Amino acid sequence: MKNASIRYESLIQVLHTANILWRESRRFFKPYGISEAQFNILHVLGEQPHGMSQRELSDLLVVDRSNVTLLLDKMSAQGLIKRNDVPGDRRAYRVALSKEGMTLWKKVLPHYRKVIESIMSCVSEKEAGQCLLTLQEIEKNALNWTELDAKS
Amino acid sequence: MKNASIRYESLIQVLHTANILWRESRRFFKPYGISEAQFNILHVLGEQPHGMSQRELSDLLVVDRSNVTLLLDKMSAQGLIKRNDVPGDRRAYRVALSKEGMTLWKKVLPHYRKVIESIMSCVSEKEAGQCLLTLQEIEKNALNWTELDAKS
DNA sequence: GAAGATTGACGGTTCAATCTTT
DNA sequence: AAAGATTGAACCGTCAATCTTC
Repeated sequence: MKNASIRYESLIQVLHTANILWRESRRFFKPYGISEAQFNILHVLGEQPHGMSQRELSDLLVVDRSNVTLLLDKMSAQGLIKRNDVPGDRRAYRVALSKEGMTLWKKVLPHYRKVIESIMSCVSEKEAGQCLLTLQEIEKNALNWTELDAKS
Repeated sequence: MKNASIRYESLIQVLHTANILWRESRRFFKPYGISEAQFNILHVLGEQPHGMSQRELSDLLVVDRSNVTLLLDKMSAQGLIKRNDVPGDRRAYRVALSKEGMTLWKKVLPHYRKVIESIMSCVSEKEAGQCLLTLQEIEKNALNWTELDAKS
């Protein structure tokens, strides 16, 4: 890496660390029969007992709408979620956890939290907070990537 | 997010920010006819004129060997890389950039750096350095995820 | 048997195009 | 026309199994 600035390296490290976390999380969730992506949906819906539309889900998770469709197809086949009709709007669904989904969520979450705390145990609260802020800044700017690019 | 510790949130943010960066980088590289993953290979090989084995590539990029095979298949079809024979070992290849690959790398890299500097312009050098260290710590611990999990 | 590479199956993600309903 | 959702194609990534060569 010649001439790489600290900012450049730092951004690359974000991608690199996330890749590793992603791969490891796969292995973590596998015994539960779900993936990290599916857990994210479980998690969002778990705290939203009334359910939400797929559109809202994709906006919240910052993910393509079609992606949500596919994930929910699988989770529906597993009996983890239900697509309820919306009275008065036949276009949309109100997606919510099934009883099984709720049970699974409550079972996995504590375990997940514990492993994350283990991974993060080497990082002080202060460091973690600072890192969080920095990443949020980066995220905000990354959303303008295309824009920034057009200007340059 | 009830009861979420700052460490938990911080780790989730790593994944979230990386997702966004990944998606935006796709859009960035698209006009050049490559993906971020392919650029990573371009980048590693660009600084290694003598080339390297696929095994070395996958170790460096912390990626599955089969993944490297597929990426190189595509890049080879595009004429960006060459799989040269290794004298004395008919199992392995020595992968290197073609002239076209080298040209493309030299063309994309400055542009890529510039966009990254734009994205990171809101982050001070000190912040970036701290973030880098924290992420490296997390990465190191994440590699023991399975291990930590087994213990708990 | 071990190492380098490949294949096939599968999940996640995006994108463009489409369908239905509003 | 606009909004919610879906489909099909393409790519990245992993894993398990396999093939060839060492």
